[in-house]
Amino acid sequence: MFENETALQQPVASDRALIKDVHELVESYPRVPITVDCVIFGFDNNELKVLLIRSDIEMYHGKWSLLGDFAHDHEELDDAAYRVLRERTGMDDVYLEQVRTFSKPNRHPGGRVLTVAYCSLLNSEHHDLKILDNELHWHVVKTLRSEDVAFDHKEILDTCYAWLQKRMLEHPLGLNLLPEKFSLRELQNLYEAILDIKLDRRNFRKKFFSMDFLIDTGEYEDDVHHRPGKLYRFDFDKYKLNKKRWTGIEF
Amino acid sequence: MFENETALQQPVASDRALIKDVHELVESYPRVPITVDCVIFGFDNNELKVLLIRSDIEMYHGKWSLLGDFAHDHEELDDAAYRVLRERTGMDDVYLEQVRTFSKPNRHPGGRVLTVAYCSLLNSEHHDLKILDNELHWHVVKTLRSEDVAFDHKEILDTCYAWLQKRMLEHPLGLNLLPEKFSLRELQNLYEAILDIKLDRRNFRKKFFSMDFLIDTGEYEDDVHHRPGKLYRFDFDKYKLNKKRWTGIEF
DNA sequence: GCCATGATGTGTTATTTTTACACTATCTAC
DNA sequence: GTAGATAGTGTAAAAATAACACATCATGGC
Repeated sequence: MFENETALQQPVASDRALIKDVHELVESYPRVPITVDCVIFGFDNNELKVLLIRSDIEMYHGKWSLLGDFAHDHEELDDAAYRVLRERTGMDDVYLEQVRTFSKPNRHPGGRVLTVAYCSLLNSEHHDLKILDNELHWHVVKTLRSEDVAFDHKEILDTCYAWLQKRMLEHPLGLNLLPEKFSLRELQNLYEAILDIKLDRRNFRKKFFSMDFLIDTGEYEDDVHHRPGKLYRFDFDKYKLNKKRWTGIEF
Repeated sequence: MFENETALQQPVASDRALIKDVHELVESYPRVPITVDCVIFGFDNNELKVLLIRSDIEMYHGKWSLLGDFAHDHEELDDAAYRVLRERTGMDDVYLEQVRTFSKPNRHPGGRVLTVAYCSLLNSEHHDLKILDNELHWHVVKTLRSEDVAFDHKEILDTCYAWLQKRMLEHPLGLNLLPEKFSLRELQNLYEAILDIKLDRRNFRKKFFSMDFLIDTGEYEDDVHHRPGKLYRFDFDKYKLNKKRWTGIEF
């Protein structure tokens, strides 16, 4: 059904001219400014939050933006995203993943600008750093409205939030939102808040223990006004070795 | 734990200068040429294939490229990807999805070029179009080697293939690779080839019938040298209505 | 026409996974 | 020491998955 099956690696028999000067080729094409935008999620007070900065653009006065920057010359975009995180939070040991590129021609009022969205997860130990000045603010994701943010950043945020929800079902990356030691209640609160569902406590515990990557630290919560729960730590090596796949949480 | 909780929508109390001229801002930043690259998958002869074109760049003489092009001014990248497909195949009713942006600074020998990879699925009815000249060739995905292709296109292909494998487990998009009417054997062959696993025939049929979006056309295969199987059609509306999620194929 | 070949089509059972559900233990606050 | 709140635990039903074998039907060769 497919034609031309056997043509692999035959000599070129073409009337096209071969391009000798690739630099000239690249020079001849249109160029676009590129930004990276980091959707930095945090979890606190049983709510998923996103770190936004006051827009410094006059027409977006009073609105908030994702943390982003133009990509430097010859800078890989992953590096640019890490740079933004480092500049804003002082941290570079954070979870970061590329999510999607946004390219609507009119998404930026100053002309065409492409942006590549990155999703990043900070835990509350990172929050304790003095990264917050008057320009930065943790916003509750669920209540943030389109009118509150600049550009198409609500759309980007929504895309990243949907990405996070889906990704949480196949990979325990949500643990990056918790401190190193955490209780099972904190873990369950995290899943319930992000997935926006109610989970059964016994089944939740059973499922996580069966996956066998929670290490009992022997310690207990001490900042809590009721019976303290055990604190666990996530064993990343055990997780990687575990052939049992993360089948999704659907209690 | 998070500071600054209540600052939402308060007046800006900042010493930053507000940016008035967004055009000037955008003008001041570095620009990068952008391409889209389409990873066009087809399925034939029980093998997953990818459509490649002979490179017209002298230093890649004899190598193959993904079908791509520079993005036009003010062209959304999805549109650019559809344009590439239309120009190459004459089709625009095909499955297309953005997969990932590739940005290694040296990925293009002519200087920095970003590329946004799109994954596209053509079925054998599209293949029958006379889209194939001497420049185009369907390559078997499993046997394609890095040395056969130009740029970082093997890496892009690998990423898209992994994306396809994963996506097939959560969405029946693989049906886009089959003609409108298909037999269950063809469907199973598709899944076995793409996921690179062996499936139990009875369980496979049971699973698909239970999902209740295959319509019996009443027709039978007629191009086959054995007992012909029934032909089915995919009911996309029923699929969308079906609350039963696509739980993955793991027979 | 008959037979060999090869793919179609079909059910049941065991196993595993998921879901639903309630009580006691322990710590804090008062 | 008592009230309040969360920690911690097991079992049984239901659903999904996995393993498995044989009769049917069209073709192709004789």
